[in-house]
Amino acid sequence: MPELPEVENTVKKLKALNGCLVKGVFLFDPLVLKSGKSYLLKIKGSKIKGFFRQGKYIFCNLSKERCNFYLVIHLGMSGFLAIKEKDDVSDVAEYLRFLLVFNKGFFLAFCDIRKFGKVFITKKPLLTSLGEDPLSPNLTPAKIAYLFKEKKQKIKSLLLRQDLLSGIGNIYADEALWLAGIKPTRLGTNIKEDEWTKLYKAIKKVLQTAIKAGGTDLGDEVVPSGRYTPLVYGREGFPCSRCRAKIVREKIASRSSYFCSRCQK
DNA sequence: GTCTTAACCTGTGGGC
DNA sequence: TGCCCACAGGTTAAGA
Ligand SMILES: [Zn+2]
Repeated sequence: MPELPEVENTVKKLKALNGCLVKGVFLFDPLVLKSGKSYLLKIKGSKIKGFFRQGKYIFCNLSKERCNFYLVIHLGMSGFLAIKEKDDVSDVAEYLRFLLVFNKGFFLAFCDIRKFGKVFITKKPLLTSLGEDPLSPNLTPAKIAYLFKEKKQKIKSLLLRQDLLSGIGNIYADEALWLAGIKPTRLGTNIKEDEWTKLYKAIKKVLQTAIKAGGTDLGDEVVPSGRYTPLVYGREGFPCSRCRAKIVREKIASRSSYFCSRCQK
């Protein structure tokens, strides 16, 4: 469940764990922990101070003996976090990679079928490799133009780059471009001045709408999903809901891109 | 430097 | 039924 809206909703749910004390840590898949292994021992006995998000990364602020650190989780393609009560983790046991045990009988399970997800522990509450968060008030149409307009890459590829804007993935990139009426194959250098504003508005709108809907409906029985139904993503061969032309699929940056070749200019 | 592609991993569904 | 290919919400190293 892993683009910005899904991660944002995960973080909202995780906040129910604020104040919990960590009683135990189980690393079922040692390869999931990429760095900060020396902090692993510190987790036990630490207290949860809060959760926040940067791009698609989830930060869990932990504190122990006045030492502040962060358990950072990236869900990859198929990862999700589930809060469990009692010892009822049987339904997710098959893909369980990491488990935190709290007081009051709560558990936090990190499950991930495809193992693209990762966890690391750090003292820094910020990843400098990531670009601006699309929901940040600092983002403006001029900022997007500044980031993208010199780039000779397809606009879809630019939206997927986390070092420029962090949090947009394959679904919401297509959704935003459809809303903005921009073909995903256009180069950054070929986007017109007024289109940056359209793209800005489309990004904000689709992300906010999807967050309210609890994320995208993936129709997956294992991975939890929300009620946002994509307007163009995954709709190859179906009529465009704006102009009725057939939605086409094309590979861009080795990923499927869905768009309307009639009303996306 | 910039930009593109393929690999990482597991599972599912379609065609033959 | 089995086999092979394409595909899936992401990131990143390697190649051009
Ligand atoms: Zn259309």
